[in-house]
Amino acid sequence: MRKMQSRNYANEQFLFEVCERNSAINMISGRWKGQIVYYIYQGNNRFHLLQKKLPGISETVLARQLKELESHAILVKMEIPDSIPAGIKYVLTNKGIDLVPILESLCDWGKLYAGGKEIFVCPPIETSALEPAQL
Amino acid sequence: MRKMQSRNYANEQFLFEVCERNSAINMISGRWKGQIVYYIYQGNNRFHLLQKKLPGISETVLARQLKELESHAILVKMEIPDSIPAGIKYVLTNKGIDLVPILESLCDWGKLYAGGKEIFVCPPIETSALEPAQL
DNA sequence: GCAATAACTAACAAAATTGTTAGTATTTAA
DNA sequence: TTAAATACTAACAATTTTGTTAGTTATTGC
Repeated sequence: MRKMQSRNYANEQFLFEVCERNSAINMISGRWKGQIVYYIYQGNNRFHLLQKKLPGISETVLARQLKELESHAILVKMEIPDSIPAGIKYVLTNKGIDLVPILESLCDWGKLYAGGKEIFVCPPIETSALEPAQL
Repeated sequence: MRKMQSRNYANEQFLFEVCERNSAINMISGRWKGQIVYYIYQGNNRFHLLQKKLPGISETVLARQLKELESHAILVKMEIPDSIPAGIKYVLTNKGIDLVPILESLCDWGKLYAGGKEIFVCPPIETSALEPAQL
């Protein structure tokens, strides 16, 4: 249970108020969340399919992550009508689908620098290199 | 200290191997990290400037977050030469600067849906709505 | 009727993250 | 010389997140 009287909670709320970026990061930063969103996007939209894709996850943990994603309206739980056995599927909302390209750009960014791209500090512009006429 | 023999650690490693997206999310998901990167980007590049911007953070916590960002090569710590008092500044690397537009798109995404944009599930295409000729 | 599958939940324990307290070293300004 | 500012660290405590154990309900296949 979240403790509302803690400094931890107050700091979180402060950041949420400073910028939506902080709540957005919060929504995607659970252990399995990015991967779950991506797998559902790919069509692995049932509980047992996600379990197959994520061998280390337990049922409890998967259910919890899904519930949190649902609480942020990134996905919804839907009953599959007339299915035998009557099942449940997880479907991304427009909000969830809009997240996918952002997750992809995070992926590209990670790959680029993990793949050996040189990391450096951008050197400051030498003012002496500028034409006097431009100043 | 990280416990290497835990299921928690094994699951994290598994996700890091599945996709760089998961390590990327991990790099930005500390409590203050996104905001710190953004403030440094804006020129608040000294320890005490960041403290001023983040009233709830303690020195210990700020130092820790900065060290973690440094360990992921998102920023570097630099001595300011010939400065009185001799100070230290934090500078984004090219990796850190490349992160900024991604953080901005997360921000936009958060704002859009926090701002009241309707959230829905994309309805499946009705096949009966298609012209027979198109099939 | 019995085991297997699908989709869960509650209560608890382990581990990780975040925050607190008390200290360090250096420089500057009064 | 004393206090204030800058930039930290180590050890510990509080809180949160993640994982475990042991259940539930409903249906299918044998």
